[in-house]
This record gives sequence, C-alpha cells and structure tokens, in this order.
Amino acid sequence: VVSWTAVVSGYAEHDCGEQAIECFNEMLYEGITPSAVTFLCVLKACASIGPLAEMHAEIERSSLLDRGTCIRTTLVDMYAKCGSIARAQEVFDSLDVRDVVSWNALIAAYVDAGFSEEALDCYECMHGEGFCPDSVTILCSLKACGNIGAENMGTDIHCEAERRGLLERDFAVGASLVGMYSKCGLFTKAWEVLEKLSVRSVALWNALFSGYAEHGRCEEALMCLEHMEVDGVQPN
RNA sequence: GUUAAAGUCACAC
Repeated sequence: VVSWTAVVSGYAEHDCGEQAIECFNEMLYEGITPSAVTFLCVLKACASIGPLAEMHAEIERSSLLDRGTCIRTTLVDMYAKCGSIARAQEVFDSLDVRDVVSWNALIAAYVDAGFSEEALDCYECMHGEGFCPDSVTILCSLKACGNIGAENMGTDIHCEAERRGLLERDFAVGASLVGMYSKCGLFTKAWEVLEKLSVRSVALWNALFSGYAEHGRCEEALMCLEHMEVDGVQPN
C-alpha cells in the first residue's frame, strides 16, 4: 500500500491527476486495499482534473475515514477547485475537528472563487476561534485584501505576521505583503516592508512591479527593474 | 525504542 500510495502521491503532487488515478486503478486491480492516505492522495489528484462525487461517496462509505480532518480538508479543496464553493463550505461545516489547515483550505477556496470578503470573514472567524494563523493563512488572506483593497484588514494581518515572525520564516509572506500594499496603492508601505527584508526575491519585486503597472505608474514600475539589477535579482 | 506514503500555499505568466 505504502509504495503504491507513494507513487500516487507523487503524481498528485505534480498535478498529474490522470496518472495518479490510473495508478490508483492499477493498484486496485492488483488487489491492494487503499488506506486513508491513499484516498487522500487520490482526492488531491481529483482536484486537479474535475469533480468526482464518486470519490466523495466512496469515502463516506469506507468507515476508516469517518471523521478524518485531513481527508475532509482535501475534500474542501477538491470541491473548491472544481468550482463548487457551496459544497466546499458544506464539507467544512461537517468537520468535527477544525484546524489551521482546514481553515486555510476554506479561505483559499473563497479567495480562488473571487469571494474575498467571505475569505476575510473566515479569517476573522478562525481568529475568533483561537487558531493561530500560519504563513499559508497569511498568504491567502493577504491575497483577499489585495483583491478588494482592504487595506485596514491587510494592515492587521501584517501585524499578525510580524508578531508570529512569519516574515523571516517564509519569504513568500514578504512578497504577498508587498503585493497587498501595492494593489491598495500604498507604495510607501510596500517599500517599508521591502526595505526591512534582507533577502529580496524576484517574487517580491514582481509584486511591486505589477502594482505600479496596475496603477499606471509606469516610470516607477520601470525603476523596479533597475532596483532589481542593483539587488542582483534576475527578472523572470 | 517508533524510522516509511498523507491535507491548505504567495508574485509573475
């Protein structure tokens, strides 16, 4: 089981949904009984290729997955990726035990679907329930803020990220902060964040660059290219 | 004396 699952997982990880499912079928054909982890990986694969309600039904049927937070989180993700946000919310509501990751999945679901307000509502709910945001929470929520220009909320989230030291731990957090401020047109704040970071990734500069471009500030956008060069960062 | 496969992910395009 484990080695078959490892292969399925590998395919799923690289968005090769079809192969993952093919492999899963082959495994069944060989008479191997899938474990909870196998189902989880197959589900992940499903998310990339389309709605597979059969998979959900299968999971509900197999008692070993009765109240698994992991597997239900994957289901939340799967429904969201298939465009069925209502089903995603339903599955989330069915969780007996929530954790940061399942909250993150729900937040990401709303952001992806273009419901940024709802995503931020989720963020606040999660906070209210006493969960600590991690860098994924921060990334998804900041994206939501940028989408709708929620600068106050964005600033709150910024504080939270600093309090938890997430800016140092995950370079993507810095880029998403810069992106959020840029989208809101708060370039001074974007620069403040940028200057405080010791490592400046290409993503960071891209975020600022595209922010300027979006706001029609072409000269400043082009200046970013020069800054990148000074920083020794290759544009991609 | 507990070592295998597992859930959520930013910028840009």
